Amino acid sequence: MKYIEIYEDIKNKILNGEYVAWKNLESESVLSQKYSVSRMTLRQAINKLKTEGYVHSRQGGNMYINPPEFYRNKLLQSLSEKEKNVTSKIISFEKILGTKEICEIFNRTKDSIFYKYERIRLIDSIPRMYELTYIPEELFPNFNEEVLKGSMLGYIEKKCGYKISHDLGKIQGILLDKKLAKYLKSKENQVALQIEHKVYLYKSVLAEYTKEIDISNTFDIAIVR
Amino acid sequence: MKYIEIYEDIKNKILNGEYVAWKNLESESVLSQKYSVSRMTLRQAINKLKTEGYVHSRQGGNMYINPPEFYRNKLLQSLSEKEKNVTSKIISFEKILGTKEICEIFNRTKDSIFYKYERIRLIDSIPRMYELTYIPEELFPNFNEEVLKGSMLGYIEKKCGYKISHDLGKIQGILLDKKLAKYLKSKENQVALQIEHKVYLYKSVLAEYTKEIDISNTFDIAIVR
DNA sequence: TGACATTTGTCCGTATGTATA
DNA sequence: CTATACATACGGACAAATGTC
Repeated sequence: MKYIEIYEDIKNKILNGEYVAWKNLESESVLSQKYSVSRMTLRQAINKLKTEGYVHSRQGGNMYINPPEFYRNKLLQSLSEKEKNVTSKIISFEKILGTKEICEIFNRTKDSIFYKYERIRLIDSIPRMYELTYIPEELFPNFNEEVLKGSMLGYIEKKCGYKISHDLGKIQGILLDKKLAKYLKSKENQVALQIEHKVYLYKSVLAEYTKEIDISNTFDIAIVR
Repeated sequence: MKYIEIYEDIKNKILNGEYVAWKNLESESVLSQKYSVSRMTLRQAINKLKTEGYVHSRQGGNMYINPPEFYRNKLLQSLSEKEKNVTSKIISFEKILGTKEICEIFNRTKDSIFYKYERIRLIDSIPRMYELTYIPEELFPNFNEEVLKGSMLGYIEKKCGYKISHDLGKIQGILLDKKLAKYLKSKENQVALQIEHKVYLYKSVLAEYTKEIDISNTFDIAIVR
């Protein structure tokens, strides 16, 4: 897939500073010659860069490189992709019979089996978020505690070969209770963000339901027109 | 622009229930014949529908209609587009000399003039959010209090003819202070969401800076892969 | 202010690749 | 294995907006 390679190449040049924020990109015709592809193929790469917030353009004008705050922090991006030195501390891990509520969320029959786990995610060894996750056993028959050391999104896509279609998020402010405060080494009644994720595969099959409590109390998001 | 018309047509059919969620769409070749356009043009319409979360597809499979929770609630969408019966109560409206902080946010010289206003946004006459907004006078020379009855985003795009490029959002949980609690007819120390918006035009010119306090304490977001 | 070259946006037709069912 | 459907790629043409002279 040529356009993906071009997309990756330009993206990397933006990330490592070869292309500088606010400056303009070469024109489409120049770039298409440089990469030896048709203009339409190049435009596909540009399109992907645009929807992910790396560049922007306007009819008649040039294409411009966006600064980092325009493309950092996407919802459907694991913590380990956003931050370095991410480690996990597993609090619980069980195979359970789904409660009525969980079965309804996953749109599955009453006797469905789920994996349920809780973990603390640390950045530079400092607790950053608490995570409670449910996944259906049927989709992940070989799931085990070992996976929890890394990224769940990576496991779904790379190890299992599933393709993620959507992530539905719900963000709310909450006050830490005693249990959470202890886990996150913070104080009771501290304000934090709770982010619910519903990660869907093709045909809207729910693959993962996660509730995160983030003590950084900040969620950045960029929307591109 | 043919593809925009096709996009609008399909979008409307999804919104009014002619196309039912979870069901599949006609194939690209059928649709392109139906609308009498080339397949590439149709794909442009489909692409827009996809990035906005209305449909999803997979190579070799069919295209499927998404349920409402996949496409509702985008950041760069005014409250009046999300909800019906939105009214505004203006608390303050002034023309000010920008403080150091505001001038820095807008990347403007120290003696720049800004409009500053506060308003309460009500849904069905019930207070929903408090809003504090700054806009540079230079970009909006004809700005006046009348505009505040409606949507600021609509004013920027429709009345002024500017094109919005990005919205950078920062979401945080906060506790209502006495003043906010009074305005929002709520209680002090109630948890709410604070959403900062930075609305950019082409070439990354900051057009609007807004701080919203939303007592619904919920922000939904859908991300499409 | 106005004319012009440049650049991105839109559209078409065709061909081939590849995953799905 | 086969037919179907979406994905990728090419090349050409014109429209529309921008920036410049």
